[in-house]
Amino acid sequence: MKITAKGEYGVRAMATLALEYRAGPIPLREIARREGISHQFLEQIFLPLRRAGLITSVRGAKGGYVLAKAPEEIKIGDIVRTLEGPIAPVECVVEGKEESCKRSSACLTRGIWERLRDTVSAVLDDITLADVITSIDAP
Amino acid sequence: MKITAKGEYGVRAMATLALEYRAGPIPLREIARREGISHQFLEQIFLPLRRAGLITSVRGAKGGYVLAKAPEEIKIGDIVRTLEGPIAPVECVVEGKEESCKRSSACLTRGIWERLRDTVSAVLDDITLADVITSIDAP
DNA sequence: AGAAAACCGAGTGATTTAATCGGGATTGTA
DNA sequence: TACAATCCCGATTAAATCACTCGGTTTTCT
Repeated sequence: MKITAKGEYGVRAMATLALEYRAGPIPLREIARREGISHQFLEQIFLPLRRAGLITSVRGAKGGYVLAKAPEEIKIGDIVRTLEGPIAPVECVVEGKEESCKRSSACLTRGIWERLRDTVSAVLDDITLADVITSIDAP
Repeated sequence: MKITAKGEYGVRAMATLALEYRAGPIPLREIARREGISHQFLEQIFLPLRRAGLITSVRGAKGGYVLAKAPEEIKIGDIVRTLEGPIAPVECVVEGKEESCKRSSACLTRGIWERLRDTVSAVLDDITLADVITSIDAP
C-alpha cells in the first residue's frame, strides 16, 4: 500500500507551487532544488501534471510553472490519480474496468477492495492544496 | 496504491479457510486449486500467516490448515499487515519509524499521508473474515 | 546572439515481484 | 513398516516496475 516517489514528489512539488501562487512562474530547477529532487525526474512528473491541466507552463527565459487553478480547487486526489493512475487497491476494482470476477471467493473479497478504494478516494479528494499549505497554522 | 498479489491471495485464501472453519484442516493444495493460485506460491504466503498466529497447521497425511481463531476475530488488517508489512503510504509515516523530516514542505505533506494511513488502517481493521463470508446474504 | 527555460522520447541499473525448484520433516493409513 | 500425503523452508529466477539519467529540440527574454 505504498505510493511511488512520483506521487510523493508530485504532491510536494505542487505544494511548493501553491506556496508561491501569484508569485509568477517558478522554474522547475528551483522547485527541484528546494525539495531535493532530481530536476530531470521532476520534469517527468510535471509533464503529465500539465497535460492534466493542473499546472501551466511559461516557456523561455524567466519561464517556469504556475498552478493552473487556485490551491483551493486542486485536490490531492487529482494529483495522485494523474501520476499514479486510478486509485484502486487491486486491478479488478478499477472504475470503468469492472469486468465481473470469475472466481467466487475472489468476488467475496471484492467488497473489501471497493470499500478501501472509495475511502482512499474520499480522503484524497477531501484535501486540497490550500489545506496543505495552511496546515502550518492549525496544529 | 496497489496491494501485491501476496496480499490479495492471502486474503482470498483466508476467506476460503473461513468458509470451511470447523470442517477440519484443509490442505493447501485444495485451497490453491479452488482459488486458481500456484500452490508453491501459496506456501510462501501461509508461512508468515502461521508465524503470525493467524492459522495453525496440521502436518502429515490428512493434514492442512485451519484458522487459528474464529472468523469474527480475524481482521483483514491483520492479514494485510502480516503479508505486506506496516500500512503506510510513504516510508516516513511508518509507525514506530517516525524520524522527523528534514525538508519543510515534506513535512507540509506529511499530514496527508498520516491521515491516509490511519483511514486505511481503520477500514481494514473494521472488516473481519466473518464479515467477508457473510456478505453473500447482505447485498 | 546567447542564455534560460520548458519539452520530450529513449535508455538504464537496481529493486521488487511473483513465482519456481528442490529438497527435508512429519504423520495417517495399508 | 512402507509409503503417500502433507507441511516446512531456503535458494534461485524471469519479468516487471521504479527511479532515475541522457541527449537532444524548441521557445522566449535580454
